[in-house]
Parts: sequence; structure tokens; C-alpha cells
Amino acid sequence: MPSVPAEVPKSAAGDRTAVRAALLGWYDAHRRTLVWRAGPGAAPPDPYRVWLSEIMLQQTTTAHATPYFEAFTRRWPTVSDLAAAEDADVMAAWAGLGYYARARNLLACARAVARDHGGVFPDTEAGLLALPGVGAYTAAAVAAIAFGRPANVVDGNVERVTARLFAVETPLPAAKPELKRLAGSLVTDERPGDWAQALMDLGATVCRPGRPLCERCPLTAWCAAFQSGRPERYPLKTKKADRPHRTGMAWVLRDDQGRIGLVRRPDKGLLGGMLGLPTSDWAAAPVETAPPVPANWRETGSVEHVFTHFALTLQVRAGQGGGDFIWLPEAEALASLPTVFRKALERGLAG
DNA sequence: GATTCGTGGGC
DNA sequence: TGCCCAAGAAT
Repeated sequence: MPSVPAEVPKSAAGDRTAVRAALLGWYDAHRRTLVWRAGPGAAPPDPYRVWLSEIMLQQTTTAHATPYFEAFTRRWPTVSDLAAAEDADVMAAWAGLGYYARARNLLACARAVARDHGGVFPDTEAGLLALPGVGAYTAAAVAAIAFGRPANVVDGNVERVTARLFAVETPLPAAKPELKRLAGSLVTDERPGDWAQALMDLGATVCRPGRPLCERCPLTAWCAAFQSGRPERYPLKTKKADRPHRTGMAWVLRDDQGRIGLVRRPDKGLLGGMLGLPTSDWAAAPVETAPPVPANWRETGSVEHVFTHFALTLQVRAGQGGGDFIWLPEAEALASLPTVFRKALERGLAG
């Protein structure tokens, strides 16, 4: 009598059609409601809104991006409106969202679409990829979601879901090509935008980094990580380098009308293109630096701020005076500054 | 392939 | 508290 195992483990590789049906069915029942999304079964969403949301969502949570998306689409309803905006207005509107190169590229992209494409987004992955600030992920996402192209949309969620589904033992980031190939093996021309968003919704709400909610997952029957008993082990990652610490000085200068003296930072580098307080260089050890203008400077304490690749302590000094600065009222300055300078300004005003 | 580039929330 | 991480892109 032939011995047949009672339960033969299924695999996603051998059952692609069933995996797709299970996840798309789950998506139809459990998809997230997000402000940039069209409703279930609705016509494909406006490419401008898809693109804008994708740029804002790069390395950014949906909760953080949502109010910015609402503000941008209210103020600049079309890509042509955005293309015609002033640089300073767009940078100020982006303040607090982080990764400010995105805002500079956002404007460059809007202007390229307006100037080179008649205000209409390219509808192919290759055409989108040629735009400023649009990389492999964003090109694929816009092509799939806005234009129904069967693109292989691979973000951090898709990498995690795929690593678990196939129990990939190679650690990130070395595993990226393998994960992309495996994710691509599940893409078809059926509902490409929904497929991409289904994978991302699953990754965000069920197949989470820390404690995956496998009891709610529609794919456990095919999931090698689930079958291993330790799904949270995936994806494996190589250890990150320690975060160094830097220190520096920031000056809060007020004129006789109570306005704040600001500088425009150079386009390249940290906080590029944004307004900022005048500061010293930031180094591992304190560097004695002359203040930007003579004044009766007083110590007002310090603020801590953590960037992606270093932590910063900023000593804040406040004083009264004038000079060659960009002078903004307090409220406008607070609203236009990146967070590290908003914190320093608040410290200087309180002291 | 490795670095640079923000911020805020969760645990 | 410190670490992880979030719909990555550019260099």
C-alpha cells in the first residue's frame, strides 16, 4: 500500500493561481481605506494622485503622509498646478515629512510632466522611471495602480511577504534580487494594481515585521515560513552599523518686530533646499564657532534629534539683532522648518 | 554594493 | 530607553 503523507505541504511556487485567488479575495474583503485610493471597483485613480501618494509614502507611514496628501491635493489639484508652484511654497508644505530630496524631485518631476509630456503622466513603467524621484518601486506602482500594467511592485512589505512565503534564507539586502524574482513569479495581467496593493496591505496589517497575525492570513496554506513555525524570523537581515553622534550650535535670532532670522540651505545634502536656523558645523566633538552676527547671545539649553545615520545634540543660543537673513514671523517659521530646527526654535523661544 | 537622506510611532 | 521600521531614490 503506497504511503501518502496525510498533509502534503503546499507551496506558492506550485500553486500560483490559488495563491493569487486567495490574496485577491482577502483584499476585496479587508483592503484598507486610504485617502488616495479609489473605492472598490471604481475607475482607476488619477495618476497624479497615485504618483503624489507614492512619493510621500517612500519610507513614510500612511498615518504621517495622509495630512500632507490632503494639503497638497487641496492646494495643487493637478500636476500642472504643482508645476506652476513656487519652490519655497512646496518646500514649506513638505516641512516635517522628511527626506527633503523628495520634495525637490517632486517639483522637478511635475515640471517635466508639464513641459515634456503635456501635463499627462507617461503610462508605461519605462516612461515613469525616467522621471525625477521615480525609481523602480514607484514606477512599477504607478504603472500598476494608475494604468493597470502588470508591473512587479516590490517594496518593503512585498519583500517581507515574499521572504516568508518562500522562506528565503538569504539576508537582506543581499536577498533583494531573489525576492524580486520570486515576487515577479506571482504577477499576472489580472488586476495588477489590486495585486500590488493586496500584497502591501497584507504586509502592513497581517504579515507584519514583529508579530505576524498568521491566524488572519489567507496564505498560510502555502507559506513556508508559517510551516516552519517561526514566521517572524523572516526576512533575515544583516546587522546595521551603529549610529554616530554629532554636536553643534544653532542660533535663534529675532529682529525688533519679533521675526526669526533664517537661512536657505543648499540644495544638496542634509535638509537640502529647506529653510534652517543659522548653525555651526556639526561634528563628533564641539567646534567653537563665531555666531552669525554680533549680539547679546544667551544660552537657552539644547535639543536632541535623531537622523537616519547620526544623532545630533544642538546647543541653542538666542539673541536680538538684524542682518542678511530670511525674516519670517514665528508661526510661519515654525511651520516652514524641518523638525530639527522647529525643535531648536521652540527651545530658543522658550529660553 | 554601500552611503546618504527625516521623522514619528511602537514596543 | 534605545532600537526597529515605514509604499525608496540618488549617487
